[in-house]
Amino acid sequence: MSDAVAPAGYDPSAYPPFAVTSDIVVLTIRGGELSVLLVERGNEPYAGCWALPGGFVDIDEPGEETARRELVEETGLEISSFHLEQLRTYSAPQRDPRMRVVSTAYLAFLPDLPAPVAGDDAARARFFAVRDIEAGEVTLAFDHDQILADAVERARSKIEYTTLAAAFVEKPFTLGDLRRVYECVWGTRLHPSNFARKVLSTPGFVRSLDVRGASQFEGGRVGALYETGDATVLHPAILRPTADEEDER
Amino acid sequence: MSDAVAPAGYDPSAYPPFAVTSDIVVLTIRGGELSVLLVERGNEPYAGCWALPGGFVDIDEPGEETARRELVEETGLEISSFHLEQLRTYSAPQRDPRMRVVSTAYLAFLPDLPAPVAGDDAARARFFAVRDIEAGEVTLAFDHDQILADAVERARSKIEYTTLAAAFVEKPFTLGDLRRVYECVWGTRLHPSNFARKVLSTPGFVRSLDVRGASQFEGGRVGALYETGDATVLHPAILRPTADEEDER
DNA sequence: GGCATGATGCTCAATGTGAGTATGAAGGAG
DNA sequence: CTCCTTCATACTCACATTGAGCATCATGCC
Repeated sequence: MSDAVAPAGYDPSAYPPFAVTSDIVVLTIRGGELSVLLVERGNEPYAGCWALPGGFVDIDEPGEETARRELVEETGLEISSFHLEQLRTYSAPQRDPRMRVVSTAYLAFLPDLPAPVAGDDAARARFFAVRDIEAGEVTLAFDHDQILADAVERARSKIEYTTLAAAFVEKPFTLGDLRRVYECVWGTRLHPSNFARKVLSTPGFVRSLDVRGASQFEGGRVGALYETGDATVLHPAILRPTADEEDER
Repeated sequence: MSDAVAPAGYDPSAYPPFAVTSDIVVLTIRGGELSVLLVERGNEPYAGCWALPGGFVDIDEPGEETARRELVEETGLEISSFHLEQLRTYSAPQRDPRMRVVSTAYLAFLPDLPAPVAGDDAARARFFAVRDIEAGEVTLAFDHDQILADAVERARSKIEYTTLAAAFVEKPFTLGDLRRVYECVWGTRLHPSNFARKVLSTPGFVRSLDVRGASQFEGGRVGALYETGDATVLHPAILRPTADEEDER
């Protein structure tokens, strides 16, 4: 941004050849597991490997728009609107063996999509459980393991102090559905009663629909239905249980 | 990052001409005011305007290193080590009238520097009170007003749940010094006793030097001296007073 | 009709926080 | 030298929030 020693006047071809890309980390809850959308690479390098969806930023296109566009192009997903935020930018000189690629990663939260994810550009696209990737069962192309780790940490942290957990569930949801989001993202169990008390005492977190209906989940008594409220931040936050013991379902 | 429709094979000059830069937001506390380091631009556009230090990323240089290098080059500051973190990336197509510039902003926290800031590349460099810039008394070049606003919000938020406030004070400091950091960054007053109770009850926030000594501030009884501890996160956080009334000193 | 599962309500104790009050220690003004 | 201002620091109390346990109710399944 400074005017100090520009590499070379205004001749574009004389600038260092940077490629600028956007990658997108799409997180959702599928089958009780925090999951991420990956595409299979068709070309070298890392051909056949799984990677985050992404692509080159057009010269007159905002990076965020690139992320939205690539998500549709590579996966066929057509979602009207969803939460998308910038995660961070990865620019280590050797992160792509071909050339210097500066990539800005974006993070999206989606409710579970019944729509089958169909590849378009990319060979294949599907959701993977984050747990399996963290366990090393799948290794991602480039530095995408790191990007995913940063994204998951951002998600785990962000649902603490914002109402973004609601972005993982579809409109009519029960408090149990919402609680399961926290449990899946954090990998812990929460006390149902205390959770409900907390959510309901936070103005604007959820709005009651004054109806009872089937949960998005299985068995048990059906709970009251809610929709997302106006609030965006939680004050005070819902803190993750301190990592003493974290047992799973 | 995807291999989908690369603009053009591997011929660098055929890629869209992106410029990649790093900008750095250096925050410190000077004279009881949260302050930011700015440099005066010598060239068009925005010649004569104040802007954040920054410059072009070398083709084989990590963006964070660019930030450190430019800070030294443009201001003559020679600091051994300081906290530096990535803020976010700004890539709106028209943010620089000359060409498409993608800029990653970094955020640095420094203690008050007695060293006079001497320009090198840039015409001049000096600290400005953030309060004055927020009040509109100074308008920055490009989208640097937005970058600064994001940086200040990040700082205000980050000292809530990390021990980073200690990065604003030099090694032997009193609890009053540390409290003043919070007060300057948040623009509020804190209850001295409650603040001390909180800091001392957080394991690893500060370590007592078992000495009493002059505060880095003026008058009053001298307090006990402390140094930074090992902890990096605060659990639970120190929450900003809810913005009911915020009166200043 | 039993039973498992989950929703909801209620209570209690522990913890953390905001606020007020009191006292000690240092420097400056008169 | 003494009053006065400015902090540092200690103590107390009320109150809000939270974690945990228990009790009850509603559903679907055998």
